[in-house]
Amino acid sequence: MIAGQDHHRGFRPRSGEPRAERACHASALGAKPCGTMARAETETELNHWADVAAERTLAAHPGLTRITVAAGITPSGVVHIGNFREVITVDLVARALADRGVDVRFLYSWDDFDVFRSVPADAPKADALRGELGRSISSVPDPWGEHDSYATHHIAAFEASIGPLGIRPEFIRQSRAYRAGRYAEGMRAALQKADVIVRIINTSREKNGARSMLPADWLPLAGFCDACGYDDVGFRYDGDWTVHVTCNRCQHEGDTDLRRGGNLKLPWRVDWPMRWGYEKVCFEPGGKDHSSAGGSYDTAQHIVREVYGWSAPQYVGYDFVSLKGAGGKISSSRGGVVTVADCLEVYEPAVLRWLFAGYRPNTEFQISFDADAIKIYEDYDRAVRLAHEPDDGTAKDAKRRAARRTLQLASVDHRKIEPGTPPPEPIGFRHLGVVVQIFGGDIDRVMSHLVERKMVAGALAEAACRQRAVCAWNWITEHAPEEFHYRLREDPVAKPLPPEVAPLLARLVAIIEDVPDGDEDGLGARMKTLAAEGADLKLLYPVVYDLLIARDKGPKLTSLLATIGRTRALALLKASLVPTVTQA
RNA sequence: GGGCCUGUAGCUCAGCUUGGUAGAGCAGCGGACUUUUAAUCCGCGGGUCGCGGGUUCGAAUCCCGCCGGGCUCACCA
Repeated sequence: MIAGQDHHRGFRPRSGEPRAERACHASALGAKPCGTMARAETETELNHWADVAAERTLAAHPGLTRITVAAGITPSGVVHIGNFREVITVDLVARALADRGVDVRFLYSWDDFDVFRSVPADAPKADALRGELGRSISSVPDPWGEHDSYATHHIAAFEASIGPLGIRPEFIRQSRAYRAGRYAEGMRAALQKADVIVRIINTSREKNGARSMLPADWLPLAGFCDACGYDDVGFRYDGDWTVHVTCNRCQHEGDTDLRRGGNLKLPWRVDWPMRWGYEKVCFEPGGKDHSSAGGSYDTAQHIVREVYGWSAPQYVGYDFVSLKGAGGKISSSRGGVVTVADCLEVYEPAVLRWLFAGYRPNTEFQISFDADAIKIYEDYDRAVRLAHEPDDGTAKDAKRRAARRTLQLASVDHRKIEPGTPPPEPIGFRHLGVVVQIFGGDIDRVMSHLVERKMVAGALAEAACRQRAVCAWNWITEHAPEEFHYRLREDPVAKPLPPEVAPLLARLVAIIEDVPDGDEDGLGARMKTLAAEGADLKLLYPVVYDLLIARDKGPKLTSLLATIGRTRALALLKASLVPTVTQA
């Protein structure tokens, strides 16, 4: 859930039991029969922060055969990459738990019974939306006209975007659960123990020097009018299953039987612990904005114990993800947010996962779409290479193991890299960015070009390369700084050539005609000969680049020529040669 | 005002739980190879670990204080 926090010292309910029980769990893995070996391996290989959280969760629930982990977000606006940290954090811990032989249930609660409180800057039909303020986001019409509600619009977009990342939680929509009466018992418990809840919250407020207290007759209820749908309602509770609701807006009155469900819910601070108890949640992370004393996690952990007889879940706190350049917290109400789908345009799913898996959750980091994209891909490729190296008993083994574990958690299919196996040889993002431009973004041609030259082999590698090529093209067209842009001239231009350059260009043309199409090495050898004969290629290069790509510099010439092919290259180069056609 | 997180090389971060002479990648510089935005490989430089105290034989690590940055404390989720 979006709240909760840990920050490792603050709220941890009971610390002090770890050792014995951790050992117990590690060796109770079952799958690994040989005692000490299994443990040693566990401790060195399952060493990611998600593993630590998993161990802690197991230690807190000894004997439980099924562990429930949960995430939750309010779709009150575009669900962005910052919200994604919640989900990926749970996903990673879920995997770490599954690796320990536990049956894991991954719940994802959409808090779509929330009140529509502000109109996002980027929403269409703002005027109409303003009139909906105060209703449930699950009741507000979709201003984009695509879904049955405002909430569903954002939910659908996000659910679709995490599919490619291999994240498949069990989604729950709070609006439906409440309306169906599923939480009736939990609501009644909260209402009957309203005094306990008031005490907990007020005690917390006192401790924090709050300026106001909940009144003694406060009811832990929120909801919407059955007639008009707005949240300006009052409640009267009969002590059992019935709540009398009065609307201050349309004057509608009526009784709601909690068992039948309806438009009533618990306020956030109570809703959260109620669901912990209802779903038996063992782990749920929280954003740093909910970490403080007196915050919702703080009171929720008391409420869940005293009202619902369950203990607060284990958690890790995560910091914000910000957009490089934009600075600060990503806010869905400000518009211009970055979504998971946006990120997947530029980053392969595994790379995106790797980014989140690599940072400790409690550190803030920036997601970037500028030249950093190249660095990130290069770092990723390097990590993959490192992970494939066999261990050799040196200190570097620790890094190899860490890389393997992080990459396994980052992979979409949870594939483990076996040390000593040959690493894949992906084409670098930077290079791909050049290639893809040479073909004007025609990915099919990029692929056949690469396959013909045996730079990519095998169906898997091809699929991976194609995906990366698409990302590279998206990056080039949408984000890359100007210096990365290359564009092959469509039509040849005839440029006046300095007298000393013309013969050189003629020689180059001759070489191209002579060497088999696409034979980069052959070209290279002939160029070398040319230089050895005393030709000053430094004079030639700028001219050639200009004729080809309208710049004075460019990718390594032999690669460029080999890539664009003889026909196109000759057409572009010969145009300037006409007056001085010498011998080839 | 209370609480939590955070401040380590130019940049991004690891190390802090279980004190023992400061780490990685990138960038920079040098070299090899290669005829040039490049790739790969080798090497180098670079940090008073925010500041000040304390504990200790020894502190980036533990404790206290201060400064800077972030978040939070609302019948909001």
